[in-house]
Amino acid sequence: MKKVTILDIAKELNITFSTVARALNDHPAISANTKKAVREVAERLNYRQNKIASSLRSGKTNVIGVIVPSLEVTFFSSVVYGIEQVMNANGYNILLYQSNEKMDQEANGIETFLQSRVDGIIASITTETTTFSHYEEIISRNTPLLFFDRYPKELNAPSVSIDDYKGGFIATEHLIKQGYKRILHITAERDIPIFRDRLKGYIDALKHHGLEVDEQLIIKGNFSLQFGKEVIRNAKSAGLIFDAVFALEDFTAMGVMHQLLEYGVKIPDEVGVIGFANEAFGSLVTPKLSTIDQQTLNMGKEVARLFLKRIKNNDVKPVAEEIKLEPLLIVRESSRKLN
Amino acid sequence: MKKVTILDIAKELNITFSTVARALNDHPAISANTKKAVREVAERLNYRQNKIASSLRSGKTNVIGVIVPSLEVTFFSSVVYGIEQVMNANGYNILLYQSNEKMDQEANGIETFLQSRVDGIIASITTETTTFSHYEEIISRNTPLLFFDRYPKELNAPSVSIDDYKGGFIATEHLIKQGYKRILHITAERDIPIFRDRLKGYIDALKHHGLEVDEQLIIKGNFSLQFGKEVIRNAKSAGLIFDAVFALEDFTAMGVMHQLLEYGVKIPDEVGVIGFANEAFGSLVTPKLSTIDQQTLNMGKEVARLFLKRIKNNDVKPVAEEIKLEPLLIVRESSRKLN
DNA sequence: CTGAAAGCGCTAACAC
DNA sequence: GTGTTAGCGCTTTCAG
Repeated sequence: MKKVTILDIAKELNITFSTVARALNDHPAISANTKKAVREVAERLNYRQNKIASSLRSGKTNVIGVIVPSLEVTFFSSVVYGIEQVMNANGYNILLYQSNEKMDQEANGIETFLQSRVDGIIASITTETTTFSHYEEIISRNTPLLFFDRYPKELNAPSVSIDDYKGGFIATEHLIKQGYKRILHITAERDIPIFRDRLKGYIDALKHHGLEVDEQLIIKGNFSLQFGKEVIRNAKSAGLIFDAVFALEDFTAMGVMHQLLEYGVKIPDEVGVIGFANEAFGSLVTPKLSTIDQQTLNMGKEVARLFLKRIKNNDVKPVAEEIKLEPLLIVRESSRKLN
Repeated sequence: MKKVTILDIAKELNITFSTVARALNDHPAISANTKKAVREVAERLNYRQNKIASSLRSGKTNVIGVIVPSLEVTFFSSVVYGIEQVMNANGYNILLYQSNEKMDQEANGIETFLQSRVDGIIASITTETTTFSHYEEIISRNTPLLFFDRYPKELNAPSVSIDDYKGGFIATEHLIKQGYKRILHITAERDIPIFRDRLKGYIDALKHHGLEVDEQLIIKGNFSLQFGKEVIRNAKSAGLIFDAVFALEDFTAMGVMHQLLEYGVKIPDEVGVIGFANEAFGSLVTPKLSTIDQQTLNMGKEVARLFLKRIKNNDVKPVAEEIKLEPLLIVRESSRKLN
């Protein structure tokens, strides 16, 4: 089966291939008749435009590179879901790359994107990304670069993320309003902006409501279900007194719940628990886990829209346009003491 | 910043651009010295190969199109994760498309892939895909086409999926071996191959172990948490007697558990429950949900490997090479009556 | 080991 | 309204 090009169509109709090209692209200066004839022949010959050739000539690929740490993490796959949806509806395709939280893979991905001449790049950086020359390269090539969720402040690029400070604040405030007074907060060992912001929100909410900030109640470590359990075990053996837990993310909160239940502690009557991220399991466990929703789908759609807006306005200059999405408080059983 | 091409490098070194091209591609007939010099200049000028031009000329894009119903579904994002990993390690990039379970979007995606001249397509069809001309088009263009999980038997294309029959069989057999005798099975209303196979496995396991197949115990409907609850409610009001439930997938099983617990039924002592799919929440709920693991990550890696193998052997002819992965029985608390 | 030359399939500026 | 022409940046014969 030989490949059919616009030349084949042209021959068939005894016109030049440039007329065919114009007809196919719905150029205004082509008569309706010609367009119709061209379309018919194209259909009959089973013609299919070669985007490669078109891209090479026009300098536009209609492809945007999306690089995320891993699709195994629901958060990222959900955002990519949103990005693909709106990009696709606007004629763009997604070239996908996973960095697996490795900076060198991240750099490779960007290199590939650049070689593929993508029309833009949307990224969320790895936890180990400390230098940004690979990202600067994108900017210096005038390729639009946007971030979501995990973005480097030193880069001056547009981004969409959730307001983690506010998330930490409302989670804590909710617990306070439910009557809890000694709220334990589990945060990350490493100084990662999003977790630091949640911590700040926690502290400010306490202060705002006239509660003491007790350093003993701020536990640092790796986040995981296992660590959540560990925290509760250690708290028990240390005789630490608390009546609520705000964990930096849901799996840790889950570990907390598991261990509390194992100790026979009543949730939410004796201890209230709230997580962060609104993982799918939260509404399925017993008691149902309260949490903060990060609007993942929305985040994807928002970056995509921001990208399209900047393309349209031809905003190539890097501006730190930071869009902050509202964190949503999801109150379920684990923290509802009052009615 | 003007774009630098192999011509710029050639001028710099007073050689022809074709020598540069060869040097860059590590052509054996180029002296080590020349290669070194070329690489240095390329580096200095910040040269970056233009894959578009290369693809146009060579007819190879090193891109493969992956089309799935939706990344929102953990199963698919997990498989895509696996595909991207091994494809990437082998020099391929992924062009991603979501059909959103719509056949026309699926057709659009394939159209785009074909226009983009991808080197291959990996797909999992929508639930509403009933005609296959868009897929036949791929085959007639000699573009390698592989499926995973949801594949059309009428198409004669290689596929990787799980052995659903066996999954249904071992799930049921496990319940039988735990001493359950009247096992209720929830299956799909619509005649979808994977669910039909699980049902067949269920029936055969009962027969194999000398248990009666009671049509009353086979409930058809839409799968969802809600439907799981409904089934139990209806069973109760109808006075249906059963001592175990095998649900076609985990969310439905979860609904079953919720409703049973609400009725004060003890799991697994009075009623055993097993799901299918090994969703993330299964190990987090109480009691922990037994299930069948579908080896999602492995499935992704396997299709990718199968693709690479066929490319290497230049197997363009469509052969129905069906790889069936082993379903894995995950016994957790919800079905462990014996020790 | 390197050079010359053709051309992949399309877009777009310039003619008429 | 349509034709002419010149590339986009590379790969790949064919020479030598």
